[in-house]
Amino acid sequence: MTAKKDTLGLVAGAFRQHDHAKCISLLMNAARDLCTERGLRLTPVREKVLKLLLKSHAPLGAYDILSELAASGFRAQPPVAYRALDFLVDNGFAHRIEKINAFVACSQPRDKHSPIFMICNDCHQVAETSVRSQSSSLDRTARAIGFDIKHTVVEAEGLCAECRERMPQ
Amino acid sequence: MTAKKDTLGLVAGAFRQHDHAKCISLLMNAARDLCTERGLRLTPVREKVLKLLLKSHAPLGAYDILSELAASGFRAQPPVAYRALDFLVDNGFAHRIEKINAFVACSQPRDKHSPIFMICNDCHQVAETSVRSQSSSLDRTARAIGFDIKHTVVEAEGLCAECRERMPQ
DNA sequence: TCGTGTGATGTTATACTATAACAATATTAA
DNA sequence: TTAATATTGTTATAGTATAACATCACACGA
Repeated sequence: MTAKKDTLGLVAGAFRQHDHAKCISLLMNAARDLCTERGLRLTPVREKVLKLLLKSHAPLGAYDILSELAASGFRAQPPVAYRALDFLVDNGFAHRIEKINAFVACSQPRDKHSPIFMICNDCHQVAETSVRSQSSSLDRTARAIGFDIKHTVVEAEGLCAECRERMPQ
Repeated sequence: MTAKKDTLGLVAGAFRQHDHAKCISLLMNAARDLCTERGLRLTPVREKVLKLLLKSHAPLGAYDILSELAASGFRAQPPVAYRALDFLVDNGFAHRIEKINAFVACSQPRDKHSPIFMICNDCHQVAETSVRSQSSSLDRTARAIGFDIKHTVVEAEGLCAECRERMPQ
């Protein structure tokens, strides 16, 4: 049984190849540990949703998740998906990508960070990177006008290296 | 007739006081000039929507705009608002704020720039600033992984200086 | 162990956001 | 004038998200 190689980096991979099966189980375990440590309950539906996000090569919409839940015998009214997603996002196991109304598993659930997403318009995959302290323009601007930042959204749309190379000219 | 002073900076003001009436007419004229220069048509409904955005102290949702259009005798089916907004956004007269599904007039329609928004969760106003070249983490990250950026979304939620000062403790 | 309070889930209904598709009209350029 | 193109009119529907309230499960102190 050879380790499955993805052409497609996603959650942790920033469009790079990696062993996705391993990456899934690592992050799944990390989530379980973190929940224990913090007294959070990784209930069946929450665990299932996290698993779906981890398995996916691209961000999933709430209704994508909803239909996968239904297919696995979970209740499938919208609040079921949204509640699980809220839990995962609130506790740092997943992120919402505003530009495309979709969700991805977080690649570094243990660390507080401000995620940055690169969204490929061709293969629809998303790479997550992050900065720990907002070094960026955002932070400088905020200081300049006395704005107190609670949460940041930093996303870029474009073409990943692979897709760019595949392009006609 | 004294010039009306806003407590509330918006479009160009980044939460600062400014002469909003003057700021509206300046930006309205800039838009007209730019359209002439570039062979774009600032049709009545497009002009009206831009005026609504400029007048507002906070971002407007598409359906806010739609009802204001209706109140002014324009047709009021959703595509009417969305088309006008698409025109304004595509041509740099307005921006979409992803985090709140809303639109603001651009404060620098003449310059190509990557806007940065600070969204106050208390007064719901938004300040726009910008960087001309993405100095930021985004740009560095993109280079590092060979990602070709077409468009960026950089937004921060939090409290503006005024609202913070007004807070209980 | 028995409440009891809190958090989680079940369910219905509805609100909000956005676009497809095609018809009709206006404008521009040949 | 005509043809091509851009804009507007209109209907219908798709897609995203939450309010509200009922029920259930679990944790913890009495």
